[in-house]
Amino acid sequence: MYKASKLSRRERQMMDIIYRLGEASAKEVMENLEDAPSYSSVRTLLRKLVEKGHVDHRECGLKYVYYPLVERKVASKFALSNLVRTFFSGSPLQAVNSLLDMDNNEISDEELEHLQALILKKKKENKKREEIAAKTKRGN
Amino acid sequence: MYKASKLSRRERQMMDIIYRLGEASAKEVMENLEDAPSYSSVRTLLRKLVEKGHVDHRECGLKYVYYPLVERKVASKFALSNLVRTFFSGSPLQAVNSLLDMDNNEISDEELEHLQALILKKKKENKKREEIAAKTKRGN
DNA sequence: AGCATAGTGCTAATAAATTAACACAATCTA
DNA sequence: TAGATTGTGTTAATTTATTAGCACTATGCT
Repeated sequence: MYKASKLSRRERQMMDIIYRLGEASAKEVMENLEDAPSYSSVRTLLRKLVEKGHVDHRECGLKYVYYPLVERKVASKFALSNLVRTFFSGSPLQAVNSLLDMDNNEISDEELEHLQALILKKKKENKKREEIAAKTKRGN
Repeated sequence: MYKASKLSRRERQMMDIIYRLGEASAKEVMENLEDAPSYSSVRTLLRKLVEKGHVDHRECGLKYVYYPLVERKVASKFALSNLVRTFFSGSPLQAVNSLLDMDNNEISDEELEHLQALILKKKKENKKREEIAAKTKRGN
């Protein structure tokens, strides 16, 4: 499984780039690396990521394009979960709070309403769960 | 500034532990490390983190207790912002979505209401901003 | 065809990270 | 007080990560 804590510094940087771009050629990875080393070095590291099973590559015309073996959605859950544990005492809600605070100006009314809808949904789910719990109790 | 991408694998693992615990002795760090190396090694790495300016230590009774030099709140913003960029196309809202989905069962009604209040606050802020923008326009 | 360009595979040197050993100090405890 | 325990500082060995060099292939262009 994808575990950032098992990756070396460069490997993690490169994985981040590949996740951000979805998929990337050696050249693209290199262009996106801070303090990028030589093209040759980047390729060597990519090969290592393949060996370790973090990414795979397919031919795309002449060149190789690398993509993650653990899909972004899954990897993002792991990353979020770790971050929440490290910085928010394991409380997703605190993280949400921080996110909403983050860029005050960039959350539009439309997005806020979308969020409200989501919360209502959650509330309904809670209610349903309660009902089921109550029924089960009576059943016993 | 605290930049996870500049840290080596172990250094990052240790910083995570220190952030999670708030502060920690060498022993505590060691106990929390996966595949922990010897106590001696852990201390060497902690010294390195001090040299690099990521943590400092104070005496606490006999032993040293290490604490981060960039406070948790600030570091968490950076971490979140990176994660959002890497996995959520830079959209905090998508990240919020994922967080709310994360542990379906653990978000209580109370917390949801707290969140609703937060959203209302954001909406008000948006409105105020709009009004100010409108006024400014008329002014010109 | 001949050359430039952009890619690859393999290999080796170098730098950095990681690990651990050893010597010593302070406290606790029997 | 002697020995166990828990801590520290310094240093060195080892392993891993990082970097880059060189030879080769395929394509595009003149």
